[in-house]
Order: sequence, then C-alpha cells, then structure tokens
Amino acid sequence: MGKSGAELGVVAGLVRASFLVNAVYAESAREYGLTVQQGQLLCVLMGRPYGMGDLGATLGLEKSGLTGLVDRAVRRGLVRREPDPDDRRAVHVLLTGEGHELAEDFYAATCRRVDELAASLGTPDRDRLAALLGTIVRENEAPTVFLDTVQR
Amino acid sequence: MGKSGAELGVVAGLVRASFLVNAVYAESAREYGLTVQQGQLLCVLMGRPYGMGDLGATLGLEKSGLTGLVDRAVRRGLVRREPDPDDRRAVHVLLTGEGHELAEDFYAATCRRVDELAASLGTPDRDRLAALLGTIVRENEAPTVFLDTVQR
DNA sequence: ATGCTATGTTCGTAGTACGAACTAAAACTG
DNA sequence: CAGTTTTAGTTCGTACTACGAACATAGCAT
Repeated sequence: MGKSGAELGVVAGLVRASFLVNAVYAESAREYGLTVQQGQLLCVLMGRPYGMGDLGATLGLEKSGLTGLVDRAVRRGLVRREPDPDDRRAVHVLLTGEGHELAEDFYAATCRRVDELAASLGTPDRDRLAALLGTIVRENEAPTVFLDTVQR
Repeated sequence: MGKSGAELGVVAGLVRASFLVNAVYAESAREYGLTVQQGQLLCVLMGRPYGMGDLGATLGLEKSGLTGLVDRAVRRGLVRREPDPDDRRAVHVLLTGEGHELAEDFYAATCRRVDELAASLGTPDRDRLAALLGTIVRENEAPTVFLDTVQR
C-alpha cells in the first residue's frame, strides 16, 4: 500500500495546489478588475500576438467562445484585432498599450502571490520543486499560458 | 540572477502545472456530463455533508453564487438539501445515491488523469513532489477540495 | 422584549463557453 | 481556371458561473 499511498499523494497534492494557484490567480485578477480568463488572455499575449486559432488552442477554448472573450477585452481597450496581411480571413490579436501595462502589473502581482504560496520552502526545495514541475510541464506540453520570465 | 531565475521557475511551474490540472479536471468533468464546478462540489461532498456557509468557504464562493450551484446540482439529482435539526435557518447539503456514484466515478477518472500527468516521473521523484506539494498545501491551508484517499 | 448577528435565498447584471450554422477567403484538384 | 473542399472567424441560442445588494428568518444577547 506504500506505493499507492504515494501516488495518491501526488495526485491530491497536484489538485489541491492547483486550487491554491487558481485562488491566487483569481485574487490577482480581481485586484486589477479582470476576470481570470481575461487575465489569462493578457498573460498569453504578453509573449506575442496570436491568431484566433492558436489562441484558442493555447487557452483550451473553442473558437466560438474565444470570439466573445476577445470582444470583451477589445471593448475594455486591452487588446485589438489586426488583419493578417497574408490571409484576409485571419486576424492577429495583440495587446494595446493599456493592455500591455495592465498585463505587466497583473503578471507581477500574480508572480508575487504564487511565490508566496511557496514561501515556506527553502531555496533547495524550491529548486527541486521547480525542476519536478518543469518536467511535468514539459512532458505534457503545457502551452505558454504564463511566461517563464518577463520579456525585456 | 541565479536565485531569481529559480524563483521564477517555481512560479511559472506552479501556474503552468495548474493549467494542466485544470484542463484534465475539465476533461474528466465533461466525460461525466458535469461542469468543473459541479465536479468540485461533488468531490468536496464526498468527504462529508456541508452547510452552505462552510461549503462556500471551502469552494471560495460567495453564498449567493453557491445557492445557484447547489440548485442546479439538486435539479440534476446529484445532491439534496436537508434541514439542520438544530438550526432552522441552516441546511446540510449532501450527495444523493446517484450523486455519490457519479462522484466516485468522476473522482477516480480525475485521479487517473492527474496521475498520468506525472507519468514521466520515477517513484522517488513522485514521492519528492508529493512531499513538496504537501508542504505548500499544508502551509497555505488549502481546503479539502479533493480527498487524499477515497473513503472506505 | 429588542436589537444584533448569522444563514440562506432572490434578483439584476456581467461574463464564460459550448455546438451548430454561417460567411468569406484560401487551398486543392481535375 | 472552375469547382470543391478546407480553414478562419463570427453569430446565435442555450446553460452555467458568480458577484453584490437587498431581503426574510431564525438564533443570540442583553
């Protein structure tokens, strides 16, 4: 039973830790007047502009749902659609200046809060945890929903 | 910069791993015709019945939002409200027979999927990861949104 | 008894997100 | 190059999520 006990430990640990991260993410979003989904959109777009298709794949949304999310973000002045010069069907979604500023602030606040979740770990444990999570993220090809480091 | 690099690694690792867990959770929920929130409700109630207040605190919801969530779960026959004999204002929310069965199945499927996220880790790494996440969960007092082990 | 607090619900509002159906443009095919 | 198929996005209808404010009861304290 030792082995199955350890396995359940990983699963419950991952699920509950995710719950904490979600809560912290929601708190940050709220602080900046965003919904979680809008915050996620901004964080993804911090890296580069996306077409609607890629954006949906990255966020795990159907295209029909994404249209509304982008619409609302456009209405708030956070992102804009730009026609793709090479394909008149396609658009690029990118941050506005205001959106970029808000994204940076939200990203920083979220980093700070998530970092605090791990406050009780010493540096070696943090490094170990980072390495283990890095393996999971890599092996499962988690999309870039949150940058490793801020673009300079 | 070595230290700050490691710190960002933990943060990005936690956020992206959470994204993976969320996606897997959503996939499980969908498989069983549930929304994520309904799945979460069932998983919490697997442990024991809750009053609306405790349930809101556990799930991180305002009471007004919780009423609707429970209403819809009642309509689907998954949970029921029972008057608290000691306090005529209060109710206990608990799983119906059908809800209990569905919760077990959903829980098992989710466990399997989350476990697969860590498939590339060997047993020692899994144990280390479980221990590190366990520390975070404990230090931040993550509510019991997902049982450690199924109740027998 | 009388006010204060706690428990839940109702209501209005905004947002999330799916599938099906649709438009338009690009890509393929004979 | 005309005709078909595929791809990119949007629109529409539906159901769900979830907040705050206002409300009704019920318990509690003085």
